[in-house]
Amino acid sequence: MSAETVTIGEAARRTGVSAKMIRWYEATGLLPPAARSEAGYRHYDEADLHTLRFVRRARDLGFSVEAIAGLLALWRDRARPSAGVKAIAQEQIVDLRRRIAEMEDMARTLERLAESCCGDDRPECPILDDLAAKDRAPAPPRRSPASAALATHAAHQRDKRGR
Amino acid sequence: MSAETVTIGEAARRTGVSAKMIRWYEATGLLPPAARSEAGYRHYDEADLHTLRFVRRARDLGFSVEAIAGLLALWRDRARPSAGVKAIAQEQIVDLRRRIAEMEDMARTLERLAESCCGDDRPECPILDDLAAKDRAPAPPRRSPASAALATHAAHQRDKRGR
DNA sequence: CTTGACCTTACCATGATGGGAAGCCCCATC
DNA sequence: GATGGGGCTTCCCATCATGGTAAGGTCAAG
Repeated sequence: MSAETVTIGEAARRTGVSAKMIRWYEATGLLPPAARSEAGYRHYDEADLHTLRFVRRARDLGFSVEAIAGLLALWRDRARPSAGVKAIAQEQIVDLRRRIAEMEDMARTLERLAESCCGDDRPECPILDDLAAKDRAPAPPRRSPASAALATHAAHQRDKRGR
Repeated sequence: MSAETVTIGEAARRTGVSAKMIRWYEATGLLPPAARSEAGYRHYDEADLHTLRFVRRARDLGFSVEAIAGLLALWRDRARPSAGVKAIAQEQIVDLRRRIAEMEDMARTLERLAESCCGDDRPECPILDDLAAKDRAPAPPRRSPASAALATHAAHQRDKRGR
């Protein structure tokens, strides 16, 4: 029975979640404390691996660890109404769409600027001219830091590594 | 002459860069040390404010501080070839486009899942079913952490605050 | 001369991840 | 049965750009 369990390194290999992150998820309470051998080694059974794959998949979809905690709770509660899950997913979609739109704005502005810059040996450069333009609104007022809106953050982190 | 200079708080108000960040940009070398009054207060003249607005605008376009350092150097070098600036901008565009595409993928997948979830009181939930699916590729190999690709990070940070 | 608004530096937190050190454990090979 | 190498443990540090807070100095208006 316990022959069916694996160490953290093997679990990492099988689920795509690094050993480092598995420990961190446990430390921060996303996952319950793993079973330990007498020597203190963590051991994972098939159900644990299943959970890890669930987490991994959710991360790939850009959910924050906080959101995943909610999804996990719902997953474990077999009687939950599917509406709760759908609501979390839709928040995530809205957040993704909002950030996509912002980045689209940036990209389009930059493309417009880059098009108008000949990009040769001469110093004239509309891109720098734009950046240096004086008639800029000074400080767009920031809205409240709202509790949501942190989802999908991790995806960006991973973006930076994985490219 | 020095009547034309302002303190850091006023500079922050006028440029939209927080006092905190102005100090940080100085500490990390993005900006040269500011002039100081006898009491140690930083003072900024119009040229400094212009530079700060330049930085602000570049941040708004998603450039990383590292990239902005490059842009600033080119901006100060009046004989620079515009090609250098264009290259930086295009790297940024590519990076933005890549990340937009990734988020689009996430959003589309989630939309598809959300559509198939009735979102009522019943427990059946295709979203959770997908997250829990077993036949997932375990570990997509991560590519090298390449030096570029960090641009636009700040924009996400600001995303989280400003909404 | 007091008060309050501003400035200074210094430290801590964020979120999800990786890197590394110091030390223990397990297994296989000699 | 010792030894070596690889895997495991915990703990600390770095990232990137930003905000918060605390302890203390400064300035200007009342």
